[in-house]
Amino acid sequence: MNRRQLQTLYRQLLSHHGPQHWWPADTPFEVMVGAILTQNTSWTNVERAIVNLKRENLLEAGLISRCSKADLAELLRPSGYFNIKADRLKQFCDWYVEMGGYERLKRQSTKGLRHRLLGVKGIGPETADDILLYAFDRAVFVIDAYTRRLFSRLGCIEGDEPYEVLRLEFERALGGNAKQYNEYHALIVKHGKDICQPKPLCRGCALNNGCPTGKRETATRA
DNA sequence: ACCCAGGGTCATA
DNA sequence: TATGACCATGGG
Repeated sequence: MNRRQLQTLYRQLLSHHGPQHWWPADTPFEVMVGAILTQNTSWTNVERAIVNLKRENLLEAGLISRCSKADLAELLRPSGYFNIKADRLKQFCDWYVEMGGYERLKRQSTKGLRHRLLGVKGIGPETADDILLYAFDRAVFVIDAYTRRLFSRLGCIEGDEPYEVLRLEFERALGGNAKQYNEYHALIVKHGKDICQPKPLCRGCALNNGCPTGKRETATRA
């Protein structure tokens, strides 16, 4: 993992696209809700669900906690996986209220808070780190599918390393600058697709955007 | 008609 | 530890 290459790419992304002002939300709690709803889901779909929650004045942990699962699921429908997400969001809100809310949670150490977040069913490492970075302003580098893809195509990593391995590797290479983590992840998510396509490319065109032949690595069965 | 999206859980081997 | 099935809507 090349530290210079990492910093250079950051400067280039930032100078080309400018600050992203993430996370797109009005309050820390809205960040957390969005982090759960956006699991494997495009942000435009998440926005519709959040609009629904706002319309019902439900964007508050105690209210979601008391809302029936069926009613909540209806509001979450446009974000996909709505039954699962209704469960996850409710469980998260139960926990959030139990823990005493934002001001109380804010006092916890990053390590402790991360551990507690991961203890909530439905909160995995990426969602936890989104919350830590964007709702609690903690210096935690978020590893997502774009990050794996981009940096494996750059030859910096394999791409299939365990989450924690990559997170620590990136954090060590970058230093503990929360502001930079914030901007870097936002840039990767927002513009990662411009630099590298989702589909693996055929052998021979390692880094590029589209395979000229349109062939995919897995396209040659038979 | 596909593929994809700002993942996570659970069962299986 | 490491795969695979599953969850579900909306856009390209």
